[in-house]
Amino acid sequence: MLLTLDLDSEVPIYQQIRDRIVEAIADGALAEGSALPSTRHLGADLGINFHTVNKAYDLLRNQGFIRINRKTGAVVRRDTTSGPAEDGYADEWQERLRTLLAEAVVLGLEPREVTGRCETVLGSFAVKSGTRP
Amino acid sequence: MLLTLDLDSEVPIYQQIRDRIVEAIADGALAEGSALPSTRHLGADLGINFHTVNKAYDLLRNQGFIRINRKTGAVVRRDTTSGPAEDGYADEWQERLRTLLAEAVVLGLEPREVTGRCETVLGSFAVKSGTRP
Amino acid sequence: MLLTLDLDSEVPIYQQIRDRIVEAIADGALAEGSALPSTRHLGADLGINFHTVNKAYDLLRNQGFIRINRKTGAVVRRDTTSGPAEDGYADEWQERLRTLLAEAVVLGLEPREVTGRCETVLGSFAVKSGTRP
Amino acid sequence: MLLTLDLDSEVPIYQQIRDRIVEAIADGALAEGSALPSTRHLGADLGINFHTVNKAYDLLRNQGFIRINRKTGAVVRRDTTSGPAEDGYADEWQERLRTLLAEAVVLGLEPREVTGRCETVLGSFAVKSGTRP
DNA sequence: GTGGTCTAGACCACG
DNA sequence: GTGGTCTAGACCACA
Repeated sequence: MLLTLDLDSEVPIYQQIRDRIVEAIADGALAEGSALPSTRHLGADLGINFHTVNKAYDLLRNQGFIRINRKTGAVVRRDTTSGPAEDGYADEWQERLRTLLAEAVVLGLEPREVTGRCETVLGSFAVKSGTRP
Repeated sequence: MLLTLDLDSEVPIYQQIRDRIVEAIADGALAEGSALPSTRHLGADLGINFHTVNKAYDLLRNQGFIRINRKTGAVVRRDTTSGPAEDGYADEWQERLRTLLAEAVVLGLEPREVTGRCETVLGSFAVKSGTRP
Repeated sequence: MLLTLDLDSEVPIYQQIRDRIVEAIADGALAEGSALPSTRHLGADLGINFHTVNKAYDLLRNQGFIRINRKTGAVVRRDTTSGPAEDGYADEWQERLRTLLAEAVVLGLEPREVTGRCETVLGSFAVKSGTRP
Repeated sequence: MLLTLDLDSEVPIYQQIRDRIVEAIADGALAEGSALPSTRHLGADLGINFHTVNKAYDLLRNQGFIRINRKTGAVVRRDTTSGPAEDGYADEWQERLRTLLAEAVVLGLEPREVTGRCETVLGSFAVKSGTRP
């Protein structure tokens, strides 16, 4: 199974699909050029309406993660080797990171534990080892 | 101004209020015991309905960040010095961190940049430096 | 009718709804997985605003009794077979019990009557008979 | 100190005062005829407004626990030896008991634990040992 | 069709 | 003056 969903989560299903696929790309399970299942197929697999899958794929396309083509279906467009981020993206992303880290330190996680967990997560990804040319 | 909102964001207003307050606690602008503005007052300041502020405060209370008292209003209950996190919290939190970091590395941020930004953010917080006694 | 309310009571309506639903779960009328009426529907049935029902459901969710799902609405999450209580819950609960029992014995109920009524109430619930495996 | 309050509780202060005094009567710390502190005195002791104490005493009088006299102040009117309850009281009380017990069994307390805790609490009260004539 | 968000205004409880 | 409750209605997100 490509994905596992929590239908009772307050996170919308389409968002969960998006999140799991982004994570699958990050950890190397889906490399650039990989084909994603068809929306109808994945919807059937997950027991949800294919329109919901459609919305997730739309979101992934708008965010630059995949390419959608009527003939070939959805294909991974970026992975961790695909080149640098767009201008301004990192700063916008850091704002969200700031919110997430703030919650953790206020609720009692030590800074060293926070950085440790960041490194653990990064280590689980299939990231390139050196700098890009 | 305590808070700045983006009324056009798809993030709900009450969630933005919650996020900004958590960040303010993390960076030391709001220490344990600090009083928050009254819901009606803050609502007026921000140009929004006080019920929306109420919902944000309710959320903060349910998540353990503040306590609410009829006489004194809302008061910060936790800050970065308030003690360790609840069991299981860190693991649940790491799942959300994983999603956020995955997005960054796929969209082209180098791992070293990711960890650098984590440390930058943590450094901006008023975190305790050593282990707690 | 699922619920009967006393609109003249000083107990808030949303609290009454919460109490009646918890009781319905306890006595087996609502088993784990049962669907609750939609907020708008129940509000119409009871002649109250759906926001009030919403607040009751929110409370039930925060206390772990139900889960709420956009598609399926509110569903019972715990019943008497769902497993042991959280650490510390029983002691906090006993404080409330103490207050209630104190009132009864001072106002003239015999201890044997108090225990008898406790057992009567427990007997009316659909409680598991032995220890859990 | 006669009472300990939790100023951050969502239970109103006047209600907490009422509850603690009822418990003190139940466990024998306050026997019938005992004088309660003056409202101003108790308010000063607790660091709260004496009007709040006044409201608690009013409630206790309306519920039959104390007698208030301009000259002698507030005096305990009932204790566990004062005779049987009013007609209908026990049934109304049982409704509240039912709500409280329902919560416990749904949240995972075993029936035997519930009855055990009831008996523990009753055992802590200074209750008469036999039947009344 | 479901719940979620936001606005708005009234009245009450608390201290 | 503070938060809490309840009502009311509009619009949106989700599935």
